[in-house]
Amino acid sequence: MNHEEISALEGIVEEIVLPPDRPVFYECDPADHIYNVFSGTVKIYKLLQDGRRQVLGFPTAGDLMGYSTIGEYGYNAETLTPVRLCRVSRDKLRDLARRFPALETKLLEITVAELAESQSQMLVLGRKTAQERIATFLLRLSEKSLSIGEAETPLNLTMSRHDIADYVGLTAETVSRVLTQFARDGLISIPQPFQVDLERIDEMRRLADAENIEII
Amino acid sequence: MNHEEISALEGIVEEIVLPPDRPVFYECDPADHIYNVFSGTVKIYKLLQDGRRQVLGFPTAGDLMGYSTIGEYGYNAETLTPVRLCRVSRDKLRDLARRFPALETKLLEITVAELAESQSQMLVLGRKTAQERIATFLLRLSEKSLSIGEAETPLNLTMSRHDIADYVGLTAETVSRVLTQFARDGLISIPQPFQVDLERIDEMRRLADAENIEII
DNA sequence: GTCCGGCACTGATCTATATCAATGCCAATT
DNA sequence: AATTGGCATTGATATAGATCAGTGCCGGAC
Repeated sequence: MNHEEISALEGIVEEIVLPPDRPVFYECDPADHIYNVFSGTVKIYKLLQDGRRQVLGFPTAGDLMGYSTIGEYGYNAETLTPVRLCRVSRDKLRDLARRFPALETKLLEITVAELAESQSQMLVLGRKTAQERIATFLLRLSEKSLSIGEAETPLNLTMSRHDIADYVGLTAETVSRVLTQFARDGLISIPQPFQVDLERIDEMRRLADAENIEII
Repeated sequence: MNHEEISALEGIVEEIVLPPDRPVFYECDPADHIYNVFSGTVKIYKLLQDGRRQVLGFPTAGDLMGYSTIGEYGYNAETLTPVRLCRVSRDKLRDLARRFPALETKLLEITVAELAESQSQMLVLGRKTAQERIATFLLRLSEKSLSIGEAETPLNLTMSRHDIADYVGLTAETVSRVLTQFARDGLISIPQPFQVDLERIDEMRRLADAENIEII
């Protein structure tokens, strides 16, 4: 984005700071804003009537949330840590997109990347074992660290075992058991519940990525 | 889209007709085209090394496939029926988008809808029971029929039990058992393996959608 | 310093769905 | 007409992960 675009954006965005464990928006709210996370971690999730929960992701610095074209947000969003974020009203963003088409190009690129990530997660949820799910999850966190210029290990888990379980389609007990097993096998160490060191990252990759490029 | 845009598009798209059970592209191919399905059904899927398969969707008339910004397609695509589709090279589409920004607006809208659908499917794969998965699947097919102007029932299943299983995260045997059970319960009838009539669609909705709007 | 509540961990048991194993049906081939 | 192969169905059994039931730890409130 060029200078002109950025300052045009600056005129219409609203900055928001939230403490941990606060709702950002609910699934049923009218989806009239788009959110961008500056810092901290958010949890986005869907619910079934009886309380079963599916976490769709943990947006952090640089991620978008709440882009919806069907009137309501498709999920709930809630802070896990202190969070700084900004939001733009959809109407204003639409006007701006008309003046600066590059903005929409960028949005499209981000959305396509998000879609690809969801599709990888569908593979996790539909077909991977508990060990593979946790290994994939830890590696994804590690890649995210790298991508924002931090070290790939140690990992700082900002979410509870229950949240992890609801993200990878297991129970909190199973998540706990698999992590303990990984630690016993020397794949990771867990100095504190929220800190995980990846000790043998290549072995972890082998565990997670039975993923394939089709042999034709 | 206006007339000018359409004719500009017509100049650069390639139309393709394929018989059933043919690859359209592989996950590892360079992603230099974007595909749009005119008619027929395609299956898109990912594989693990040991052959486990996750079907990501069944694109039909009006759906896009193969939009990727990372060099390679993220999944394999294969025809289930005779299929008519068109493709545009990414480079040409990029040029065109520069001349007609509305094109990118439209692409973004479609991609956002696809993302929302993937997220619903994450809920299915992560948290729903076998019955709920099949009910959700049948209802989604029925909605798709409606959206392209066909009746909501009977459903013409263009994919095998195995494909359905790989889409909803079960085995073919379980899919078969659940369908049989639904038929016994009078929820559906199955005059032929590929034809399913929804007999009590509201009951089916009740089964599928334990889905929730958060009670605040 | 004590109490309290939430979270992580662990063990025992249960169960939904996978796996294994037939059987039957239909459509294509000869 | 007989043969074959793939798919759907059904039944019997196995099992990964859920559920149920504690226990212990830590951090915040008072």
